[in-house]
Amino acid sequence: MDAKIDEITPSEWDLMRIVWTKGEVQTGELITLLQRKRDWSDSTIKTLLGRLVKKGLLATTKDGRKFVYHATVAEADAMDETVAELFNHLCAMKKGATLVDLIERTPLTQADIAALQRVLTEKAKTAPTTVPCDCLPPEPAAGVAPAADCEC
Amino acid sequence: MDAKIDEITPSEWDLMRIVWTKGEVQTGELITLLQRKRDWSDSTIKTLLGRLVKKGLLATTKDGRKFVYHATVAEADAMDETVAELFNHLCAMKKGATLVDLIERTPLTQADIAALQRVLTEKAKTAPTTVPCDCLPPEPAAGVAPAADCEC
DNA sequence: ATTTATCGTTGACAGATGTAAACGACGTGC
DNA sequence: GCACGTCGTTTACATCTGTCAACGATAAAT
Repeated sequence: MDAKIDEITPSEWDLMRIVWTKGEVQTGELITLLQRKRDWSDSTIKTLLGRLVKKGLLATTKDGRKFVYHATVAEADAMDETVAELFNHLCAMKKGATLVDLIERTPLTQADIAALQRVLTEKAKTAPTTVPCDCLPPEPAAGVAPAADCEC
Repeated sequence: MDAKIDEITPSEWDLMRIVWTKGEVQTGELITLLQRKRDWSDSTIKTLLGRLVKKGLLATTKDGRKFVYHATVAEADAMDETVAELFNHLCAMKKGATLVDLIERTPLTQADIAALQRVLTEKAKTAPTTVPCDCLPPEPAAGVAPAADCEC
């Protein structure tokens, strides 16, 4: 059973980030760390932990009789999947503008910027001049205009 | 009362995209269009419409006694907000890599790429060499090392 | 061995979301 | 005028999420 990466709720992200960063954590440590940021009761955190295990995003190893939690998916994969999933819901025609906005707001390192520029340069070689809007489902009609009526 | 842009559910995005694209729609037309893509009953769509109005994301104007729906927020704003919101949950240190992945997967036009390159060039002028991980809450301790133990 | 601090598991409950049937009001065609 | 289709509203219900209290088991401390 693979974990469904794209079903991480906002609250769960908070837990996962700690697990990913520390590699392994025990309940107590996790609770201590999380409560510095979130005003959650111990119970709440334990419930979230349980749900994450049930979802297959966390696995446990026994250290004596305590559990040690560790992630079953890589943080980078989870991030990529989640972000890609969100982008699927958006108008294809406007993704470029959204990316511009996103990059403007996101703190990036020189290395990040260099990597992005490399990818863009590569992409420019085969990029089209237009990407059509995909917000309206295709009409089943036969001889009608495809989707040119989209002003999106 | 402003609409809470970042509370658009996946299903609601499908409706909103049609409204944004057409500018204005009546229930019937919207149902017809949506059912080409989604296997939803009329009722389901009407429920979603009602909820979107309640959330303040759609407003109505009466055309005779029918309602004409139109969005109260711009699609670009909704996209920007939603994506930015998601990024807030992610490790600051890994956002760059995520953006690389995202850009690789996203179809972009030559113009989009050019715009992105412009932004990046500008950003490069003041970009730092590192962006620290912000996954672990700050320790309350006084004389301890800040956050250098983060291997994220 | 007895108390105490920890842990993992259960059960709960309100609110959000996905999905849909049913009802009542109104305008239109015949 | 009456039947019919269209609309908006109400009600319903299962599942998911956010939050927690309470319980029972076990390990550590005394």
